[in-house]
Amino acid sequence: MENCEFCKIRSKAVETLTQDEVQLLQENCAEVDLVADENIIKEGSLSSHIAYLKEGLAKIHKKGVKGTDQILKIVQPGSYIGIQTVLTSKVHQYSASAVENSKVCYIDITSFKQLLSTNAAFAKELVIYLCQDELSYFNRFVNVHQKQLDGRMADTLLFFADEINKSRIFTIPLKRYDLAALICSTRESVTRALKDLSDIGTIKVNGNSFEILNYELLKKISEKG
DNA sequence: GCATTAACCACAG
DNA sequence: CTGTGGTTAATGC
Repeated sequence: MENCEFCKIRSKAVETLTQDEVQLLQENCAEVDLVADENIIKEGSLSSHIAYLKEGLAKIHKKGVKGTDQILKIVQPGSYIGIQTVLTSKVHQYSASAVENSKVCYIDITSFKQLLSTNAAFAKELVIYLCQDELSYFNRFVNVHQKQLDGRMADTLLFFADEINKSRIFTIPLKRYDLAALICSTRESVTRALKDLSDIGTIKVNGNSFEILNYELLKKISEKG
């Protein structure tokens, strides 16, 4: 199982590695099974490793001023977690936790740095990865700040339907208060937004199970904010 | 002023 | 933990 060479979900960056380099990676990484709610990395703790999400789903979150966490994003398999601090800080600047049972590979930071400095193609792929990541934050920033609640709720429903589950019937493994932390709102408002959306017939809600009944309308609400 | 939006609070299941 | 109702502050006609 801990075989980088035959890993089914190798990143584009790892694809660029030579046989020897893959060997180096393999010797310095460990695969770990996590159950829902377990920490992957913790804000403020030593960043001796970076994580690569292999299976499952995770949330990236950061302490806010009021003590409550803000969820920055939900990440899928194939995501690197904690690379932002590789070259600078020795301490993680944010936390990540599994929101469902997941598999994570922890890669020793020293070997990772070594690969970065010896293999330009590897470094380039990571720059591309980080740029895409940043662009997604730009989008989210604008969306979260300019859209009203129902629009933001519609956004995340579409995200889970289209990008995570690729189905109009899906579940969201987050509590209401987590959804609130994700769309910058409160749990009460999340409840009401979901109620609004189901009252007008766009979605059907049953606990954490959702079904999109009127995709076009939901899309419109998401776009108009 | 009046309406809308969403947070905050309290309480119940 | 979640849903609901009342209250309240901010913002926009």
